[in-house]
Parts: sequence; C-alpha cells; structure tokens
Amino acid sequence: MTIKTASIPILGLLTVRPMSGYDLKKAIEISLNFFWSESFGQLYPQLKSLCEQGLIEQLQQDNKSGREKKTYKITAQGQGVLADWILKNPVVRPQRDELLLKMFFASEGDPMAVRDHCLKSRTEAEVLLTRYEGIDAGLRDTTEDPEKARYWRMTLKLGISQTKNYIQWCDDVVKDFER
Amino acid sequence: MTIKTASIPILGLLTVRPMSGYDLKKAIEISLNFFWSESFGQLYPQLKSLCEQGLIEQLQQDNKSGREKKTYKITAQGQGVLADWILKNPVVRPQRDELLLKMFFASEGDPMAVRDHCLKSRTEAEVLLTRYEGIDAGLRDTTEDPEKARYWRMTLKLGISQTKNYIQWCDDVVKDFER
DNA sequence: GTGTTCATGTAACACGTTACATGATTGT
DNA sequence: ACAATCATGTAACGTGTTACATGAACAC
Repeated sequence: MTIKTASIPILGLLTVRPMSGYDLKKAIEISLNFFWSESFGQLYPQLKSLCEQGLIEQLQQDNKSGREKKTYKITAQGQGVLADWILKNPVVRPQRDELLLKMFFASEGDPMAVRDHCLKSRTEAEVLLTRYEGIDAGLRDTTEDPEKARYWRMTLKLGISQTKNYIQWCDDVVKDFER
Repeated sequence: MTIKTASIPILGLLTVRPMSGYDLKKAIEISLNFFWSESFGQLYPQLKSLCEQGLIEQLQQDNKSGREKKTYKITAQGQGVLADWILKNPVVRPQRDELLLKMFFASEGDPMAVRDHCLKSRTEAEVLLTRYEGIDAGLRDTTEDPEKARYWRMTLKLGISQTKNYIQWCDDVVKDFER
C-alpha cells in the first residue's frame, strides 16, 4: 500500500501542531493555496485511512463541550513516511488553465470577452498577492520554528513573483487589446 | 448535453486545419503544452462523441495507403459552440505541484534532496523555455493567419515569462541552500 | 530484422469534487 | 430568531490516466 499524495499535506501540517479535519482544510486553504487544494470529500476518508495505517493517531479528545471534534497528531511512523516521500522524484502533473485556452482560441470567438476574463482574473490575482505578501511579512519576524519558516518563505517567494508576473501579463494583454 | 472542456482543444485546433486524432495529440503537446494536455484515452472517445453531436465531421479518407487514418474537420455548428464557450467565465482549476509541496515540507525530510529536485526541474524548464522562444520566433514572421498568431503569441508570452521567473527562483533557491 | 513512429481504440482504475445529510455553537 | 461558522462524514458522479490490444509503415 503506497502512500497517496493527497495525504502528504495532512502529514506535513500535523508536524506543525495537532489538528482536526476541519482545521486541516483551513490550513491547506491558507498555507498551501498557491500550489495545492483538497476537499472534505477526500480529507475525511484520508484521515481514517491514515489512522488505520498508524501514520497519524487521534488525541484524547477534550470533550468538555458536547461538540464532536477529532484532533489528530502525526506518529513517528508518519514522520518517516513523510521524509521518504520528500526524497522521491516529484510527479509532474498536467496543468490546465481555461483562461489561457480561451486566450489561445480568442480569434474564434469574441476577443473582447477574453480581455474581460483577463481583467477579472487580474483582480483576483491582486487579492492573492496582497495575501501572500502579508503572510510573508508575518513569517519574516517569526522566531519559533525558523527552519520551517525558511522553506515556507521559499514557496511564498515563487508565489509572489509568479503572481506579479501574471498581473504584469494581464496589463500587457489589455494594452495590446487597445490597438 | 453541455460541452466538455476536454473537447475545446479539439474544436479549436480543427479551426487551423483538418486533423486526425493522432495529429491532434501532437498539436496539443506542441502548441498547448504550457497550459493544457490530453491523453488518447480521452481524445478518441471525444472525437466519436463530437461527431455524433455534429460539431465535427470525418473527411472522405484518402485511403491510397491501406493505413487507417481518420481525418476530421470542424462544422459550422462546432464553430458556434466554440465561440459560445469562449464567452463563458473560465473555470479556475486547482493547481497541484508536488515539487512545491516537497519544498514546503523540506524541513521534515532531507532538504538537500529537495534542492536536487529543484535543479532537475530547472533543467527541464530551460528546455521548455528554448522551445517556447523558438515557437515565438517562428510566429513573429508568420504571414498567414496573423489574427490567430496574435493570440498564440500572447499565451506564449506568459509561458516564456513564467518559465524565466521559475528558473530565476530555482537559482535563488540553490543560492539560499549554500548558506 | 529490429526498433521507432504512425495510428486507433477500449477497459479498468484512480482521483477528486459536489451535493447531500446532520447538527451544535457563536455572533448580531 | 437568524445567519454564519464549526464540525464530521458519505454517496454519486464526473473526469482523466494507464495499460492493454492491434497492426501498418518506415528508417537504419
């Protein structure tokens, strides 16, 4: 039984602190947003399966409140599996970008509509950029776990520069349309 | 029956010239490589389905050779569907990048292995960059279909700048590791 | 004569999302 | 009171890849 890539974010984030499925979803959305995503439909069955494999385990729940909440922590075995996975060559996954596809075939439809798609996407990119820069600023001053912060900032650096480059491209596209 | 996104590259590329399934696969690999990909397992059933819907049709085959080869062309109806699809808001698909995931969790394993993954990926990016620039140069001097070439070059422009940015980031990462 | 490219197609599998079902807690 | 958020989980669906099956033509 080989480890599924979808469970890596779970193992990885549980090295930061014990978390519930719901927490993990949030953490993935906030921290891995630039290059990863996962849905509840995958997360919860994964947690179950990782428990069965002994890679994570459920904490004694602090059920002072009747609210059901399962908190998991990573096991030593889980840490080993994560370290092994990092060694393996990364699988390159096909990228699929509908906006670019619309751009590529713009002449077969209404090019001005494609320009508008671009503008909308540019706005979303601006929001992301602001968020990434905020996270990066927060990480710059972190004293706890500077080793983790180091690598987090490396991925953020790519996110920031790619997003800036993308915004610049959108501007160029819009300018080009003004001819 | 709504149109599947997977069939858009087929419709789009058939506006350039009639092609077979095999030709289309090649064309997708060469021209849409930066932002799209499709496997035979999806391509052939799609061709069948598009024929049934009347969006493409099979040409009279020139069976001088006994070699079986089916060439398709886009219909007026197909062109309409393509134009309609371009108008719709693009669906943003989640990106998944294993290298970035390894980078993010590098401190939980062997960071030097991640550096090596980066270097390898950098080499592949260099190859792509050279290819993109070659295609762009070829398109610059194209006299036929300048309207198509215009949009093709726009997508290429993003591909080139994103790839350059990525290579720069790889270099920064490697430099950072030398500390 | 051997390997590569051309060429089409199917079936099984893996992956991932969406929608649904359920209900407590918190903020306004 | 009402909405939003917290919280877990399943089932159905859709999408996409891999492996397999088959064979001709061409280059060396």
